[in-house]
Amino acid sequence: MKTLSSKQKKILSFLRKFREEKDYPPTVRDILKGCKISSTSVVDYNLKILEREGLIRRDREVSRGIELLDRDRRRLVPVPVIGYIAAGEPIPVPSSDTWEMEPLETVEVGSDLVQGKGSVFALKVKGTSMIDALINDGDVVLMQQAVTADDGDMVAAWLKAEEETTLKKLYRERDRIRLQPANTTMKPIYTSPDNVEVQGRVVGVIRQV
Amino acid sequence: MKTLSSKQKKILSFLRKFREEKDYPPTVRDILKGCKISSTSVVDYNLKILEREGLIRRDREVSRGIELLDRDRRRLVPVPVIGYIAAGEPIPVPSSDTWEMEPLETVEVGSDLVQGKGSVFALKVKGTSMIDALINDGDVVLMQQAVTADDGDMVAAWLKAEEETTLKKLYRERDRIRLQPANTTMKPIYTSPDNVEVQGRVVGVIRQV
DNA sequence: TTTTTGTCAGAACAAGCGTTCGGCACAAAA
DNA sequence: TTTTGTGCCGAACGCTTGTTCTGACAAAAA
Repeated sequence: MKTLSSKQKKILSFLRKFREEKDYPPTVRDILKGCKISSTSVVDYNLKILEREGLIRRDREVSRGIELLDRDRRRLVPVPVIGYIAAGEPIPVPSSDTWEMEPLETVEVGSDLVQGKGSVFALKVKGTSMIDALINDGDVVLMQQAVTADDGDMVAAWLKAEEETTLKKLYRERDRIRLQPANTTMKPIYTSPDNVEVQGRVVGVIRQV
Repeated sequence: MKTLSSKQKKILSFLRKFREEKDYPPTVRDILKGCKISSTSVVDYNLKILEREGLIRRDREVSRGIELLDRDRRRLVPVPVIGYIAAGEPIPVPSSDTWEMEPLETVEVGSDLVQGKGSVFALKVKGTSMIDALINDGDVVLMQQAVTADDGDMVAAWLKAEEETTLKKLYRERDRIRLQPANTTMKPIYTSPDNVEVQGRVVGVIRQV
């Protein structure tokens, strides 16, 4: 990519500034005034260069048909916090009804956190019972709905006998299930496959302090 | 606010769709075609209503001068991950040089996580030495540059004698400092004020699994 | 030197575009 | 019944705007 002339850099920054202020792109004549250029053909000339360099895209014959290509396309994905998670209660699995109802609140995360993971929901942690999974009271857990899990996945597991939900890494061993805390200083739980019901896969944890 | 006619709702959703696709607002005649309306004056008529209802803003006499007012103004804030944090090393405090250099990577967080906190940077945790702060290997810690801290703030503290960085809640007591782990089952560290150097305030933790 | 190349000025054209105006249909209110 | 208001249509006016053409000028290349 060739080096840009000062006029071209000025146009580029003007494009950004104009978009920020007005929320629509400028016309050729707006650029003329904004960059103190004396002819529309000069603007057109330099816009053609910027387009050739791949910095903008123009819709020909369309007023204000200028699109910045270097702008941030990454999205802010709203994730609904649909309930609480605490030991002693099953987690409120999202059903078609749940999606309709108003979430407690919403956390916004970068799309890289949830990309390609389908519908993701969130739960707020109540109490310190998940501390061995390095999750504290008030933390928000990003979950992906799932009933199965691979070995080593961090899952929300409902233990039928104990009537308890817990966040652990799940491993299958011969005829039992090992639930390993994320905190390596704490001991795993061993239980039978019949006693475990996977309620979701943990894809992230967010803590605001 | 009055209820909108079906034509007005159609226009509103068309405005959003058009912006999404083309990245600039439509003209009156674009709306005409897109909503199967038969006269530009009808479009103008309904746009005036939408403006009166506060749903859009129009720049008069300006082509494509339509601005959606209900659009999501929340921003995705890029936070540079400028280094690692591990016990045994001071954290790489961002200087004017550091801001220039390329970050290791970048995490995107919702602006609500860093709102009004000034410049925020991030560090990737190396090793499990922060486990008593409920922070595991690979977690990303959102930091706010600071040399002072209020009681109860979670801070990155450099312990001079121990030559170690640690993440703890800081409390001042008479003639000593108490560094309390976030994990209440673990014991606090007591040390002298001279031995502690606050390197930053923790504003959030993000874990991707 | 002459020729080429890159950049710019000014003017003009044609289509794009926001706006306005008169009129029509229909329903509710007077 | 007449009046008022809403929603719509078709056409026209006039400014806006992207594009193009001619020409100028300076620096680099021949």
